This record gives sequence, structure tokens and C-alpha cells, in this order.
Amino acid sequence: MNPKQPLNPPTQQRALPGLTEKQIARLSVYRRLLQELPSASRPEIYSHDLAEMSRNTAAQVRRDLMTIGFTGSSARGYQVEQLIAAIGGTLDAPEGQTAALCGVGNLGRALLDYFTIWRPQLRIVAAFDIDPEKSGRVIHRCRVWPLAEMPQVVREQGITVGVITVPAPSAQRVAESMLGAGIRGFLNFAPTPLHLPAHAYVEEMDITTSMEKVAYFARTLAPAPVEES
Amino acid sequence: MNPKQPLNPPTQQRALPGLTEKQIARLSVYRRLLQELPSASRPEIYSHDLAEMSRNTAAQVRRDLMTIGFTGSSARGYQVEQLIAAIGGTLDAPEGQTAALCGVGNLGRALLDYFTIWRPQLRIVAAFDIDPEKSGRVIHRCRVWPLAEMPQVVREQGITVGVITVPAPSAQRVAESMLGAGIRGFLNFAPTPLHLPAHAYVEEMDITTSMEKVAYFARTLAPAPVEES
DNA sequence: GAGTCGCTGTGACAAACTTCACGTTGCCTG
DNA sequence: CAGGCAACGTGAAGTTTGTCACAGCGACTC
Ligand SMILES: NC(=O)c1ccc[n+]([C@@H]2O[C@H](COP(=O)([O-])OP(=O)(O)OC[C@H]3O[C@@H](n4cnc5c(N)ncnc54)[C@H](O)[C@@H]3O)[C@@H](O)[C@H]2O)c1
Ligand SMILES: NC(=O)c1ccc[n+]([C@@H]2O[C@H](COP(=O)([O-])OP(=O)(O)OC[C@H]3O[C@@H](n4cnc5c(N)ncnc54)[C@H](O)[C@@H]3O)[C@@H](O)[C@H]2O)c1
Repeated sequence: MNPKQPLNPPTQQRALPGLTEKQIARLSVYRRLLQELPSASRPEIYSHDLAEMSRNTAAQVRRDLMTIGFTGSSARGYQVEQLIAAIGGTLDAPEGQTAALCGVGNLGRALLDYFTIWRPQLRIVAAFDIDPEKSGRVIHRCRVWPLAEMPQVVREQGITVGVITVPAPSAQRVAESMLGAGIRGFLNFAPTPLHLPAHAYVEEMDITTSMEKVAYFARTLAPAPVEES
Repeated sequence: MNPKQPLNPPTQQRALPGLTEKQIARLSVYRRLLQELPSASRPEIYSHDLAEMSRNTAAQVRRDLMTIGFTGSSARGYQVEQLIAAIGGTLDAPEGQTAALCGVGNLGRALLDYFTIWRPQLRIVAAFDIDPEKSGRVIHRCRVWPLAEMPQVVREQGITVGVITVPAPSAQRVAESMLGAGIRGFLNFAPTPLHLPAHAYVEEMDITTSMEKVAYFARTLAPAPVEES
């Protein structure tokens, strides 16, 4: 819902015709699945295999790869290594990209642990917290700064992604600070939709809503078929 | 993608015509926003106010409320209290619903903390871990059991929702155990799509993919408009 | 108590997204 | 080296999802 428009303005050099949110999400999943393939397996893969792994249809996979201009060979499928690289060419910033996290609480610490050891292509490189007990320390190899330092740190390191794990009442204010410091993309774990101008991108990670969805469908879905005897 | 079919089989008494995943998600957000309204504010609300809060359009809000058969009054809008109750009538199980979490690591502990203190309507009431150091202890008021106890605990407590926070290689196996024990809905934080039969509902919480999405759009989105001087 | 205003409910429309289905291509077999 | 097979690429059709726009209604004004 964030990008209602075709979502790709006359961007920079990367001239891909506006990929949508869903396409980007699927490409990300494809890549991760491909990277996890045991290297013993064949160097090619079929669309229907990738589809099965990612819980999609083969047609969906083929069309997604079509949109990034990647082409396989009939009867042998797609070259795994090349495909990983091609998806990377779309998803990854050539120069790399870095993220900042604000709110080093229960959730924030878990994410820090996860995304600092993670791939070099997209790492959390700075954290911020209002609590003076926390700022100044280094948690999971990531330095925690006081809020006042945010503008400088973000600008100096060229951080473009912000992860918000502060309590809900602070989320909007924190997001605006990050935006002011130059951050353009937001991953918001606080249970409050953020209101930011159109040139910012916001992804809501609403875990409570997801729980409620699961609970609802766990009740509502068709029951298991009775097994014949 | 999970429920391709109209998604509501001849369910139980609740005779609402198959709400979709997105509708449920939006309803959940509406309710939370309404509950957080300061009680000082008026007891009615307009569709466009709710829309603004939830980052939707007014038409979307009205249509969502139409699907649950809730009706407002022209020129005064919707009764907030009644609306909260009406959404609850759809989302909540009358008898309440409980969840189990598997994998008491960094992320699992954060979630336990969050969803045990939480609302009585949907709580995590049991946790499981393979690590004998952890099972037997009580973390955030929630008892952690060894894996072997899962079938009994789940059955005895009638748990229907499962939260998966184990490492990716174990996720599929753990999900199957939970399914076998009677759990029907899954919230999966492990970065591997689960493969379960059609009578189970799976929601993938793929944080890594969300991060990559945000990074992509942070780069790709239109830049801030230049301010006139 | 007639008029005006603004919000709801909803049919019709539009856009986004997915699937179908088939021509095309390249490999493998005999 | 011809024939068969299986997978790709993609226009077209289908489905789902969101938006428009307006009739109708209720409240409030004067
Ligand atoms: N923990 C979970 O599993 C979970 C699940 C769903 C949603 N959330 C949401 O994620 C957010 C964080 O949850 P948590 O459990 O980690 O909470 P927490 O209380 O453990 O952590 C919050 C942290 O944010 C810091 N903080 C508070 N105000 C701040 C501000 N203005 N600027 C910077 N830092 C500030 C606090 O010092 C603290 O370290 C909350 O919005 C919560 O609703 C958490
Ligand atoms: N931590 C994060 O921020 C984060 C972010 C995105 C995704 N994830 C995913 O969430 C999952 C958990 O992440 P984490 O950081 O909490 O990892 P963690 O290593 O801290 O915790 C994993 C826990 O699972 C337990 N476990 C391992 N195998 C098990 C099994 N077969 N049955 C039951 N319990 C088992 C371990 O004992 C441990 O307590 C992983 O799949 C990870 O990829 C985590």
C-alpha cells in the first residue's frame, strides 16, 4: 500500500521497470533458498523446483525472473550461480547499504544479534537508545549511541535503513528524527502505523496483527480430512 | 497465498462470508487503533479518521466494516465501543485461544515477554526448547518444556497456535511435531517456508526479506522534493 | 420544517496480481 | 539426425483487491 504509484520514478541508472513490493519479496526468498542449496546439488534448477521450495507456482517463478530480465535455458532450467548474482544485481546496492536500529530492548537486542553477524551487504551498523545505561555500550558488536548523536552518525556512515523497536508512543517521533537524519526506508516493529512523507518507504512488521491472523485462520480453516479406515 | 480458496468452508456457527487475509489484518489494526484512542475523544469516529490512522482510504475502511456487517450512522460515523466489540466478534474466539512457542532463543524470549503479559484473549501459555538448560525453567512467567512433552501439553491445554523461533534447519521438523500435536496455525520466524498440509495455516514472518525490501525501496523511491527558497 | 451539509453503504469500475496455455527451444535417445 | 520430451517465455484470460462516485439518510441550522 505504500507505493501506490508504479513506484519506480525515473530512478538512477538501474533501469528495471518498477518492481513491486511482492516481486521484491519473492526475489529475496528465491535468493535465500538458492544460497542454501547444498552445493552438491546440480548447478541448474527448474522453475517448478524453486516454486515448490518457495510455495509458489512455476509460472509465478518464471514471470518473476522475467521481470528482472533473467533467462534460463529450456530443458536445463536456470543456472543457480548466475541467478543468485542476477537477483543480487537487483536487490543489492552495488556500494552496499547499512542500517540503524533505534530501541535496544528485548526485540532490538535480538535483531542486533541477527543482523550484525549477517551478510556484509546489509548490516546494522549503529544502534540508538534513550536510556543512558545502554548508550555508550557495545551490544552484539554494535555500538549503542545516545539519541542526540543520531544525525551525525547516520550522515557520516551514510545509513539509509532504519529499524524501529521503541515503544509505540515513541515510534512516530523516532521515525521523524531518523528521516531528518537522512534515513529513507523504515522497518517498523512498533504497533503503530507511521505517518511519513511520500518519499519515505515504510514497512510495518506488525507481529500482533500476524498473531491474530494466525489465530483466526487456525479456527476458520477447513479441518483435516478424515482418514479413511 | 495460503488460502487460495474462498477460505471459509462450512465453518462453525460464525457465518461470516470468508474474510480474506488482508481484511483480517486490517480489522486487527483498526481494533488496536480504536482501543488506543484516548477515552476523552468522542465516542464516534468517521471512516476517514480511521483511514488516516491506519494509512488507508476511507472507502477501504467502510468496505471492511461492511464485510463484517457493521453499520454506522450517517453524519455521526461509527460507535467506537460497538465497533471494537464487533471486530472482536470476528477476530476473537469466544472461548479464547492460546499459543505455544518453540525455540527460546533471542527472538523467542522477546516474544515470550511480549505475548504473555498481553491480552487474555490470545496468550502464549507454553514454550518448548531442545536445550535441557532451558526446559524446566520459567521465562517471563511462561514455563519452558522439553520437546518430548509437546503432545501432552498442547493437547491438554487445547493450544491451536504455534510460534516457531528455532533455527531454520529445525523449523520444518518442529512445525510437523506441532501439527501432530494438534496445532493448526503457525507463525514462522525461521527463514524457511514451511511445507504443511492444506488444513494448516502458515504465516511467514520473514524479517530478512522485509529488511531487503526496505533497503531496495529506500534506494529506489523518488527522492524528497527540493524545497523552494 | 425546509434546506444544507457531510458521511455512510454500495454498485460499478479500475488496477494489480496470478494463472493458463501454448508456441518455442534445446537436450537427449535411439 | 529425426523425433520426442520437457521446460522456458509470454500474451491473454482470470481473479483478487482497491477505488470512485453517488444515492440516500440523518443531523443540524435558521
Ligand atoms: N518484544 C516483542 O516480542 C515485540 C513484539 C511485537 C512488537 N513489539 C514492539 O517492539 C517495540 C519494542 O519492544 P521491546 O519488547 O523490545 O520493548 P522494550 O521495552 O524491551 O525495549 C524498548 C527500548 O526502547 C528504548 N526507548 C524507549 N523510548 C525511546 C526513545 N524515545 N528513543 C530511543 N529509545 C527508546 C528503551 O530504553 C528500551 O531499551 C515495542 O513497540 C513493541 O510494541 C515487540
Ligand atoms: N533473532 C532475530 O532477530 C531473528 C531475525 C530474523 C529471523 N530469526 C530467526 O528466528 C529463529 C530464532 O532466532 P534466534 O536469534 O532466537 O536464535 P537462537 O539461536 O538465539 O535461538 C534458537 C533457540 O532454539 C532452540 N532450538 C534449537 N533447535 C531446536 C529444536 N529442534 N527444537 C526446539 N528448540 C530448538 C535453541 O536451544 C535456542 O534456544 C531463527 O530461525 C532465525 O533465523 C531471528
